[in-house]
Amino acid sequence: MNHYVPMPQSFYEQPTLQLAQALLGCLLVKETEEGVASGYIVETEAYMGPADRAAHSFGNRRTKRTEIMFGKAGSVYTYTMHTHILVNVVSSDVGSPEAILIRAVEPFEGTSLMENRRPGRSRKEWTNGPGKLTKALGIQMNDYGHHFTASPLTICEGWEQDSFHISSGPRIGIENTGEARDYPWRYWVEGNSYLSKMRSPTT
DNA sequence: AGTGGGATAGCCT
DNA sequence: GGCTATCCCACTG
Repeated sequence: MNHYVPMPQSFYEQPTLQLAQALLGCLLVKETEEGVASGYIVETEAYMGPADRAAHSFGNRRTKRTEIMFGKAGSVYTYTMHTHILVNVVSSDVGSPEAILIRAVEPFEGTSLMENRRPGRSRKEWTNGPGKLTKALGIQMNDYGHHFTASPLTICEGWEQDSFHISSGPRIGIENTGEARDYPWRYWVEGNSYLSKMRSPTT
């Protein structure tokens, strides 16, 4: 029985851009009363804190919502966007509000649960976007403020880091944020078929 | 490309 | 209490 091994605290204490890449291939695991669902992280986006116009914490904006971004690396930052919930990994030192958005995962365990939570969708459509994967895995707003080293929401060892290639490019959904829009702070597992939709090649 | 959806939080009265 | 923005999604055509 090969069981889930949560990444240690030290894993989360590497620099944000490095952590955003290190998270690729890790398993995102959510336990609920219905059972366990998990998927391999295949796409992430870094948000670089006070200097990043696209980040919620731009200009050190500190509110009830962003408060956790100022907390310990490895904390869970959930956020609602209309009907959708997005999940982020807090990074950097306490007081330095940086975070990484998990944009897509590849289903692993609990696929029948995911299917029930994403009725009528093809397998690919279960988790190939930040709002979709939270629904498929059962991630809720009450996961806010927990830590990824402890149940019910954990990040665990997954694929070997040398078993895939990492690509990077501009982030998504932040068209109106000035020069920050072009920073290549989105990372993904090259060629994976569960990535979120790629937009605007615009060469 | 445009747009409706309908969940928060923040910021103003 | 009302307005507005938000690190999206799915549906139109």
